[in-house]
Amino acid sequence: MVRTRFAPSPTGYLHIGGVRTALFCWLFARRHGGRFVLRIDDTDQQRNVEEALAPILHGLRWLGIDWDEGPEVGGPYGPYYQSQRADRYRAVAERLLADGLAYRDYATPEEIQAERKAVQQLKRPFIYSRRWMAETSQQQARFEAEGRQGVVRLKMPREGRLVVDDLVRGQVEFEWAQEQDHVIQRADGSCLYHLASVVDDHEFQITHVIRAEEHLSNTPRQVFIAQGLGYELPQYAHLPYVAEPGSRNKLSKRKLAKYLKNRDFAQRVEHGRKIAEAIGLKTDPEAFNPVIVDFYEQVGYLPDAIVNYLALLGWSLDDQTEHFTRQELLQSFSMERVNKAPASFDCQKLWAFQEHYMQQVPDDEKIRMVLPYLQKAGLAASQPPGEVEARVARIVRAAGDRIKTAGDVLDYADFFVPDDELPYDEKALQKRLRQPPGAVELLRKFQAQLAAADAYDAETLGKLLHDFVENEGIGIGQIIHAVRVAVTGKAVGFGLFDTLAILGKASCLARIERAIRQV
RNA sequence: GGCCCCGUCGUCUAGCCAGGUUAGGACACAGGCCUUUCAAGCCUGCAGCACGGGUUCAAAUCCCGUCGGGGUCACCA
Repeated sequence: MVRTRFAPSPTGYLHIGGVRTALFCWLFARRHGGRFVLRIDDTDQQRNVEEALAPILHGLRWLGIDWDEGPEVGGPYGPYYQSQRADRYRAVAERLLADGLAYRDYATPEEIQAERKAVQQLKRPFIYSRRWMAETSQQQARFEAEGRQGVVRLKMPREGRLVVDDLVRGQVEFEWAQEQDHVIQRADGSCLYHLASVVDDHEFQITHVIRAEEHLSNTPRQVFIAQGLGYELPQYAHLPYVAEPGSRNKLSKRKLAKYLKNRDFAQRVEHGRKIAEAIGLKTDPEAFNPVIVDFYEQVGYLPDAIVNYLALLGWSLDDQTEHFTRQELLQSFSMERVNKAPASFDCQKLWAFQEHYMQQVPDDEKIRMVLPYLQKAGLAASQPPGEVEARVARIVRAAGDRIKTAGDVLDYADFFVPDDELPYDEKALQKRLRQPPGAVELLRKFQAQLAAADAYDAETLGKLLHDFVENEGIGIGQIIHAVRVAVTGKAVGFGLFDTLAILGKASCLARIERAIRQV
């Protein structure tokens, strides 16, 4: 039975690279009919764990990455919080001590630091002298009499090699002598990550440790612990990390300002920011940042688009297939086809997936997705009760694939503002109403036609305008743009006849009237 | 600096292990078609094997070296 785990530390946000790792773990487990476990690595957490964990759990659920065991769902190997497993780690540390694989060490951090510096000046790799190592109780007593506090360190081998068989990178070799005597337990008895991680992976019966590449160099010390304890080693798979747009550096939420210099990146952030502002969300980089998964939910992206994009960031099936349903992903994912090199995060490509998946969403589903944005923007209230939904439905149909994220419905806010509050785009007004000679007169005439129309559906209005064009002997462009600007305030939008029909006669007449006064 | 990893269009990638392809696809970009503006759609184009040596009839692919990039070196995870 394959068992994988994703082990986030409660940081308060879900990093895009983190989810990619989680996705691969999830995909791999499910692909092999196994189980996906969520473990919380909070060995060093002072802050409120629940609060810092909530966005992470929420983000995973939003993307449909569900866990078989872990927080909120429990499971046979719990607890799944490392902070609740401290006694197990301590017991294991005792065993390591008893077996001579670890030792108590009484060096102060300053003393270690001094050794390190001295060795560095000789340009030699640092290996701790073990000068404050205490292997007997007499030695311990002596150091403690000096008022020293002991930590527990791993007693790493000083010769030989380790070969790690990595599912992604193949055989990776390490020299044992290069490894440090890492601290596994503090003086206060609390244990550190490496110990905890190895113990839990074993106790949770994790068969495949799938994690980011930055853990590759941690592997020897973990193997040392596992072997010392007689554990069966898991298979390792070290995924390349997700890199910055246009570089090979690790993607970081703190470098947003730098990424904004990338045109594509800036474009997507700007798109999202407008939506977020319209619905009253914070848009500072801590809260609103494309490196954090929340961003996409807030703007109204589709989980499927993100999952598909992320799956292809470091993995591919072949030279052709781009679009995968969950089912297809689950059937075709394999570790053999994971790339070794880091992949740059490209939000424009993610956007392309978003467009694609949005086009697949049925209208009624889109309507459901879009409504909350109008409500949060305070636009839904301006309509009589019950009429909002109907109007939204018509807009969604008319806009078609122009609505690329749920938040894009706000591009049609002008359908929800009162006629006498409609804002006009100054440039559009200039170009379509003020500048062209006779534009206002034509508009006036057309307004009269509209007023006389007895049916007010798109088809009738289309015919009406075409007849008008013919009777006046003008080009269609001479009137159509002017009407659009007059009724929506903008130069762009979906089909004009749909626009007029949705607005309704009274609004159209009032808006044209008001537009003429603006000229 | 030590150790480890990585290197195919601007980006994601296929091809590499089992040498022979006009080096394929996608995003982006440019141009065109369609058109009622904007999207969408369709067509076309641009663009890549980090470099240098070998081995071979033949190298993106195998070997060696160089260069470049990155990760990691905590009483963080």
